[in-house]
Amino acid sequence: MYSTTEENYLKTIYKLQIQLGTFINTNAIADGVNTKAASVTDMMKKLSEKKLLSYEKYKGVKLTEKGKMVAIETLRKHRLWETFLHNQLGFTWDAVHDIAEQLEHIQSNELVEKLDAFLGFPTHDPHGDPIPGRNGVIKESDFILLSLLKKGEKGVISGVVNHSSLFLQHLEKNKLTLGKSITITEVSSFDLSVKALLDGKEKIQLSNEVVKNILIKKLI
Amino acid sequence: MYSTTEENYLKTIYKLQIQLGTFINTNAIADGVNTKAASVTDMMKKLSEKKLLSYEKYKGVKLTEKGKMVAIETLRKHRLWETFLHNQLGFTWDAVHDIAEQLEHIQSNELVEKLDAFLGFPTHDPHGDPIPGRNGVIKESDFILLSLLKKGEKGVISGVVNHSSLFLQHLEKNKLTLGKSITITEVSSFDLSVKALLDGKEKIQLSNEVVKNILIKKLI
DNA sequence: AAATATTTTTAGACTACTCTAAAAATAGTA
DNA sequence: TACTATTTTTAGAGTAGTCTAAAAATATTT
Repeated sequence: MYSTTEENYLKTIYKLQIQLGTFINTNAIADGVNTKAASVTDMMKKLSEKKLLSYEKYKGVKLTEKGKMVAIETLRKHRLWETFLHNQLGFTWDAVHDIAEQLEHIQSNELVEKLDAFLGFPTHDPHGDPIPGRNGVIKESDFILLSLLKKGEKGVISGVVNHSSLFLQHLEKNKLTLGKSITITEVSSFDLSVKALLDGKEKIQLSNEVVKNILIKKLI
Repeated sequence: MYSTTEENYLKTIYKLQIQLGTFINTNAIADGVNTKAASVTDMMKKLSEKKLLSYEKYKGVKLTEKGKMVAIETLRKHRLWETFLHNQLGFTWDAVHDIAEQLEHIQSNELVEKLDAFLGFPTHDPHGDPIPGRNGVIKESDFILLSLLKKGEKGVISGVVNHSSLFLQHLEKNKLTLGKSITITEVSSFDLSVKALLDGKEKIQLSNEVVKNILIKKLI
């Protein structure tokens, strides 16, 4: 239906829209799809022709409902594949993204649905990002930043803000994986680093850089 | 490393080489990759440049060792994915091919190896075709045509010769799937159709068109 | 508001792959 | 062997996507 390239543009614009809320400018898109501004302009004309987004010269773009659906469907496929790669094949947290980038463009509705069922209809991918449903609905999650927890409070690791390999590898090396519980025992007022209890037993220390990039589900 | 298109050309030429044994001519390739002869000529020059095959004008082509390895690796991926689609996701026999055509081009050695392990290092795909090993070695199978069985002889369905959807759907509808046993009870000398026992209990009748396209492992 | 900096668009060209139509080579036949 | 048919190759052009360099529009600074 749509080419790999088109899907990548739409997905990138969708993410930028969520992040920035407004009309998306050419350079941001060029950055996102790893190309030059001139190429973006060309593609914007093409996607606009196809009614996937509205484009006005020098004013940026905005996805149409149709474009948004394509973007979400691509995101759904990406996150289902990431889940498969991590949960079934045992890929590490940081390795799944690049392969899922390729797999998300495989065309077959039946495949997506069967994969979803095979995985047990997961609601979140290995990074804690919500997996859109078949209808395109994305469930809002009530995850908050670990850095918001106060001394004595407790939460379960449920996602990350920073998706870089470097950060994910760091987390994996320190056993800070999805599902682990964290109880804050002390917050330094100097550098905002925290001391905490991992899974109620192991004492750990986390820099602010780390805690402000981890999402947790707060336990009362 | 190599583009989807290049891999498809190499895979097609490899299959033709096995089938025909000799130098492969332009039209046969054009047929196999669904394009025109002129396009094939262009591509042969390109693949020849890259030392993936040897090409002499008007004389046809032959894969080099390098080209053969790429073809076999692609075939390996194709058949592993077919196995995944059938065994894990529950796709029917005839539906797996088209999706595997796409999946075989995903680039990641780690993915192939992990998938192989996940599937339990299968030796044959859902059509009974052998899956090349990591080293590129393809185990010869001792399957023979069902049509070669004589009255009273018995075998286990292990593969197909004809891979068309129509034939595969026909087999599936008649429960003639991999692993089922067949005992020949009668062979008509008129139309070469056979009467047989499916799994030792159900009486069935099969046309010659069917029996000459089924591969079985003969039981003594 | 003018000058400067930045962003975006246009123009023209390149790569990978494709095609049609015509020319060249090979194969088959009388 | 000469004629015809078939196959293959060349030539020229198209599509999707990309790029650089220059022009045009917008934003920022003074």
